[in-house]
Amino acid sequence: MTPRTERISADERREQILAAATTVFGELGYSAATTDRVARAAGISQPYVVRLFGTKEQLFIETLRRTLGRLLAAFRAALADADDAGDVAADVAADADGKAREARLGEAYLELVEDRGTLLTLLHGFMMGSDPVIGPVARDGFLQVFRMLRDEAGFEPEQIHRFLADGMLINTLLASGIGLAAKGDRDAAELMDCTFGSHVAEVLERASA
Amino acid sequence: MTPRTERISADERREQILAAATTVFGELGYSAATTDRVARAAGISQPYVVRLFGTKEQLFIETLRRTLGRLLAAFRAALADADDAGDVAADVAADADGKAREARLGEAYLELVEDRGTLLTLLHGFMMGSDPVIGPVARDGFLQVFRMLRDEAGFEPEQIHRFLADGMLINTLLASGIGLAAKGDRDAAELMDCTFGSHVAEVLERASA
DNA sequence: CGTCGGAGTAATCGAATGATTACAAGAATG
DNA sequence: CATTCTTGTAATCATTCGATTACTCCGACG
Repeated sequence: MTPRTERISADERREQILAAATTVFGELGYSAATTDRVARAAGISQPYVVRLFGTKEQLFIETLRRTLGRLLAAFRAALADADDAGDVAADVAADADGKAREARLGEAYLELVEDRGTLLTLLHGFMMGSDPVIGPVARDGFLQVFRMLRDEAGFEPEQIHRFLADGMLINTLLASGIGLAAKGDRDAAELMDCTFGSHVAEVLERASA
Repeated sequence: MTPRTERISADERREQILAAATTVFGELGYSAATTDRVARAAGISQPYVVRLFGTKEQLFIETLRRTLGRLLAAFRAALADADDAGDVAADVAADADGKAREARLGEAYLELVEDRGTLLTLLHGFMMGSDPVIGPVARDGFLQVFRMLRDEAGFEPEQIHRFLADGMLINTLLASGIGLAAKGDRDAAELMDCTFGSHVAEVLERASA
């Protein structure tokens, strides 16, 4: 008889649980999410989730850390990509270089937050700034992104400002569902249009996926 | 003997409860907030809160509606203010007019979200786009703001885009506590600086209030 | 004066949830 | 083969929370 749940290493199980937790925390938020929901999404029992992570709070922190780590990794990969694709000749204008990197990073971000769980886990983290233990984790993650844009992407201050602001607007439009409402609501469509300009089709396509 | 709680009309009591609920929902989020916390913040008993609003969900919806209404009202007041202060002569450049309105609206927004409860109640609403009953309320509120910027403030599409994006970035920086961390953290201060430029002092002053 | 409606509470209930405990079963180890 | 460590579960507990019920108290009104 095949066992009800396959026996795998604790490390692999932790990763499965973190992936499931990203979805559940994203859908429901930190406090509405239950360890039981996470457990069933991961295909195991609730007490095992608690035993592997200690507390629900600890599980959320590790989920948030993992998500922030994936964000950073995706950005770094996008930067490497942009540099590969770009002309390696030294006479490429620094400005054009910055634009190319910005475009790649934007693409990478859209790809990531296309997963609603990832998007909302990040946002829930940012909104828990008052929490004495989750707050610092979220702030540190945001600041890591900032440092990456400044030091690794070489963005100018105003470029950082615009990039982050656009990102936060994308978050809100996707999280609230205005992106999806764009088909069917004339004003929502116009809002998406003036926010994303020519990229609106691409964004909508991703959003509905 | 003075009664433990003063007897006042149900309408006044509802308003008191909604004000208290804004704080509690903001601090804790929708599902971590309890009707008992709201009741004690309003100085009454928990069952009375439930009786006046029916369910916790209904209480949140009315709280969100009230907050969105106050946001709209504050924006409209700021617009009226900008038009009063501006030169009434017809030869004032439309561009300068737009800038003045933008500045006033920005100020009004900062004044509003200076109250952490107001800020976070709005954000929690926007993040519940998937909720079948709360989602539509939040989206409608956002779209009302959009229409106001377009029809009443007369903003150009790109101006709307920038205004909203900056607003969402402000939200995130304030909610996550990066604004407050700016004193003491060099990178956080630099991030605030390149986000708000010359207005950074004003924002920080408000944020710490 | 009596009674009737509205303001408000105390007591309590049922369901949900995070956590603990005790136990089972498979794999490695000697 | 016996032992021991690891993976995993069933049962259960204590708490919390939203909601309900049954009541009290006050003021207005005829």
